[in-house]
Amino acid sequence: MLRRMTANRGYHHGDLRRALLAAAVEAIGESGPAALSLRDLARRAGVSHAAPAHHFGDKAGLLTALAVEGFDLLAEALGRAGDDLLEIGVAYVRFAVDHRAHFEVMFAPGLYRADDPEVAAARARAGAALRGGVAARPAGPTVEPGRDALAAWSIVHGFATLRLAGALPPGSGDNPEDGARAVIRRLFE
Amino acid sequence: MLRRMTANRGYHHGDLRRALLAAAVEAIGESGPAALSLRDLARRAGVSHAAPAHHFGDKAGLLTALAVEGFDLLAEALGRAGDDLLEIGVAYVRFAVDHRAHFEVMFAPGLYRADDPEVAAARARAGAALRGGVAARPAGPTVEPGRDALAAWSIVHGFATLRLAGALPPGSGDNPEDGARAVIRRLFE
DNA sequence: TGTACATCAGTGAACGCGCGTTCACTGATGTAC
DNA sequence: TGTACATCAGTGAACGCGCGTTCACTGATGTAC
Repeated sequence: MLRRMTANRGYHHGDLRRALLAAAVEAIGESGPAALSLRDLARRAGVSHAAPAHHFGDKAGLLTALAVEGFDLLAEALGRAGDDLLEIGVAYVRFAVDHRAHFEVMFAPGLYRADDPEVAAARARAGAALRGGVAARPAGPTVEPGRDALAAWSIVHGFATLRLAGALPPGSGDNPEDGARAVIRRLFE
Repeated sequence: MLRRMTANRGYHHGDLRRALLAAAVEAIGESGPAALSLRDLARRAGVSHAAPAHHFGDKAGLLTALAVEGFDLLAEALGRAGDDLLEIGVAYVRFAVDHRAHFEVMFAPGLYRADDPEVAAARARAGAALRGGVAARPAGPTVEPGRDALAAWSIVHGFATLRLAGALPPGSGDNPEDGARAVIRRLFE
């Protein structure tokens, strides 16, 4: 398997599927998910323009695969943050900044097959990781888990989205983690 | 002027600029801002395909005009909500839902000329309306206007964005105003 | 009040481009015997 | 160990389409006199 991935300069690419997903991340970083074209990805991967259809069928198929990958990466990142809701929120924002292409695709459901079962499963894993942090908080008189989870999700998602859009006032967005920490603390102090 | 807008079935359209912006709102509602084409707008407005360039030059020009209109509409909507931060937040979410096309364009700065002076001015008006609500709150020991404004903006922007993406759990998104109200209350109680 | 003229908005034909899709093909790989 | 064959990944030429852009044009409007 490893030999197939390194010695891949023949007629067969070796791991074209992965190469195309990586090319898509690159292309989306430059022009956004909507401007993606399969021919451009083929060019980036050094492969004939008809090759991508072999693996993904069409653009929605490729973006669906990217969304699955994204939700899995997010679930993993949130899981690594442990049980501390503050750290989970910071991890969410960090994910959005570090995996901008995935993040943009994940929340543009018109561009991929959002009802795909693999997508639904990966999304559920990420959702569970987020809700887990809320459930782990010390209970108090005003705690309502559903609303608290939605408030936490909204505030980190909004902060991340505004930052990606370049809409944050200068200064507050320099270090996204510090900004996120301050804003999330405001929600839970 | 009113005559020009009603009796417009001649060679000259009468108010093509406005008609094109309205067509753009319609088209964006169907396929998103990135998929917009000037030829499609011309078709919708019943005009030759080269006409839009006369008014906006190119797609970025048209989206810039739409962003200006959007920030102005937002400033107006927030202004109407008065000094109550809760109501301002609800108005923000309502604006995003009711003017989805404008909202999507406004926060996709790669698609238009975000540094255009008219855009900057309109954006500043909307920002002032939002910050005004934070400043009007009763002062307390933990109040930091800058951070509080950013937290408030993040939470309403995130809630609105998640709702537009269809990402909210079923039930919580049925009535966006109620959902927004609950989440914002959580931030300020 | 009427005429001449400048200005402006919109036309329609033409162009080149990048795209997705199709299809017969060929080279590489793995498996059966 | 060697050979035959099936399967699969990627090729490259061809197609039709919608797009943005250009440009000489024409119809409508407003203004000067």
